[in-house]
Amino acid sequence: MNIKQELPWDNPRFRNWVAVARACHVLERTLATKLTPLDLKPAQLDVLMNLYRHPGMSQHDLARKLLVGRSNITMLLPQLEARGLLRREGDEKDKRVLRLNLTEAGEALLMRALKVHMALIEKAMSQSTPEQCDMIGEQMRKIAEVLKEA
Amino acid sequence: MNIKQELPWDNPRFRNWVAVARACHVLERTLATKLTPLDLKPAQLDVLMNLYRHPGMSQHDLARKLLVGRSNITMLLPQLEARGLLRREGDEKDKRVLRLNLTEAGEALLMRALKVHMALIEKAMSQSTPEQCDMIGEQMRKIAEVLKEA
DNA sequence: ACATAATAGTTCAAACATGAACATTAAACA
DNA sequence: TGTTTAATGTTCATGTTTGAACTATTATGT
Repeated sequence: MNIKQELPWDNPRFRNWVAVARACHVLERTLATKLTPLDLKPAQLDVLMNLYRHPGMSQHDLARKLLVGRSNITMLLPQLEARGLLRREGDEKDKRVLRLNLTEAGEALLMRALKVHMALIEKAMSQSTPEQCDMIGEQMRKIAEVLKEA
Repeated sequence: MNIKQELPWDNPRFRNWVAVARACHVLERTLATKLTPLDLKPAQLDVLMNLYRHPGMSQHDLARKLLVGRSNITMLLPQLEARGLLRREGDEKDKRVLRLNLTEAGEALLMRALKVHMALIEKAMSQSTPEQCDMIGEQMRKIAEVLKEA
């Protein structure tokens, strides 16, 4: 039994996943620098995107969408609220929850940030055919699903 | 011109990349919890892996491999060195650089951590055929390459 | 040789994420 | 109803990551 045969670097799945992680890391860092002119961090952009698509969502739902803890949201929102990008309004039926909505300024900034984000993703994914691209997305959704129960 | 047509959520490339990012995020978080019994963080595992594959590398090279800043490495290494997992020895030719090497304990811990990491990746990637898996890796390497010049 | 550039690593303060403990409110159920 | 359990959001202490300024050493160019 040669121990080297069991080392993961010879395993295609391992090598290929490492490539996925690296690509993610690089794109995230690149996005961060490209967003600095807008004074936005990737995490903040994620917030704006989710509020645009799901107006009135609660902080708890937002945290689950973003795969972060609730306290993270609590720390994140006041900055954006102070900049007038979103509103937090108490739900009348359930006085525990705060309903989140983008302001007009928030939507406007989101649109500008999306142009940056989209351009970056285009540059990255345009190297794949549409079929390859869809297949990648499909596999990744499967992965996120199967790991949720781990 | 309907503005909605230009929104990225209808764009396959955008949707599919979001899936990639989510899968990465989920796997990273899962790995973190699975590594707690070994008292290792994913970032620390990355260090051990790179030192195993590139014995004697400098801190600067390690930082570039991991796509992080040099100061991050400086903060990261003393913990691992104090645990006896690696050694830092000054290069004789160039007195600026520190050469990094795993100890036996470091290699041993790495092997245990790799089992955990590998099992997780197997679980994730076993949903794809070998051809799909290789294609994903290939595309991701292209992405990392093209974004390096961005 | 000497002055200037670049490089390796460190330090430090600030930003960020995390998880546990907590207060408030709602739901379950006895 | 009254008590217990669960859910939402906040606070706080901790650990991580970052980037800029700094020291020490080597390379470059005149």
